[in-house]
Amino acid sequence: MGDTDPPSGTAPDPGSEHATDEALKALAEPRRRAILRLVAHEELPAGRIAEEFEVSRTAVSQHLGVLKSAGLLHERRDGTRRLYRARPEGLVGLQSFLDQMWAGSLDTARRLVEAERGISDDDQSASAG
Amino acid sequence: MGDTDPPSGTAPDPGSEHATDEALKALAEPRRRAILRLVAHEELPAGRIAEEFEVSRTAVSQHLGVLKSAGLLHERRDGTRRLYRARPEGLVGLQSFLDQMWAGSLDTARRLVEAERGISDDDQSASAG
DNA sequence: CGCTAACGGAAGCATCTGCTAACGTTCGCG
DNA sequence: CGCGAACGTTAGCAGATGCTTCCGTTAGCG
Repeated sequence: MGDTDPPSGTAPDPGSEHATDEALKALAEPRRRAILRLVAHEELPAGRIAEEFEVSRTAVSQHLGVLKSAGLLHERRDGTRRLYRARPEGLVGLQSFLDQMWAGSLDTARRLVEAERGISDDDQSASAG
Repeated sequence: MGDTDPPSGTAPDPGSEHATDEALKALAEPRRRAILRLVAHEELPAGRIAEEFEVSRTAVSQHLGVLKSAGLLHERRDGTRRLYRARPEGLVGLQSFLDQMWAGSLDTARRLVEAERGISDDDQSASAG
C-alpha cells in the first residue's frame, strides 16, 4: 500500500514532473480548457457546465474527472450536486515550467543572434555567465 | 478556400486560440518536452537530438515537425544538416493564457473562501470588491 | 417507501497519435 | 557523375483518447 501516491489518484504534488505532465495533458484538450474557463470566474454544478456544450453530460463528467485528477479543479459536494471551480494552485507547476523554458530559450536565442553579428570573428569560448 | 490560415501550416499567429491549442498539444507530450529542453540551451542538429533518445530518428523528426509547426522551434539549414533551437516567442501565448486563467481562478477562490467564513453569519453587505 | 433529480462509472466504438520500417531528396566530396 | 551522409515523408500498426449508451449510487421530497 505504500505507493508513491498518498492522496490516492487525485492531484499529485505540485511542481513535480508528473504533475506538470498531467496538467499539460489536461489542458491540451480544447473542451477541457473551455470548462476551466467557465469555472474560473464562478463555482458551477456539473449539470450546469454540461449545458454549455453540445456533448453529453457523461463526456463533460469525464473531462471534469481528468481536470480534477490533474489538480486543476476543486470539487465541493452540495446534496446531489457537485460544485466545481478552478484551482489556481494547479497552474503554478506550469508557470514555473514555462518560466524556466522561456528563460533558457531566450538566453540561447540572444546568444545566437549575437553570434550571427560576429560570425567571421566569433570567439567560441564557453563563457557561461 | 480562403480559410483563416494565411501562413499555411507553420506556426500560426501568436496569441491566437489556435496557436495556444497547437502549443499546448505539442507540450503535452513528454518526449517533446525533453526535446525542447535539449534545444533550450543550445542549437543542435536533428541527428544529435535523436541520439539522446531510445526511439528512432524518424520519431524524433516527427516530434520536431510538430514542435516547429506549433511555433516552439526554430529551424536553420546548414548543408544537409538542420539545426534546431527553442523559440521563446512560441511560449508567450501560453504565458498569457496561464496568467489570465490564474487571475480569474485566484479571484474566484478568494471570493469563495471569504464566503465560507461568513456562512452562518448573514453578511449581506455590498462590499463587492 | 417510492419517486425523481443529479451525478459518476463501465463497456463499446470511432478516431487520433506516436512509433517503426522502407523510401525519396538534398548536399558535400572526389 | 557516383557515392555516402543527413533528414524528411509515407504507409501501416498498436495503444491512447474522447464520445455515447446504459446502469448504479446518493440525496431530497411526499
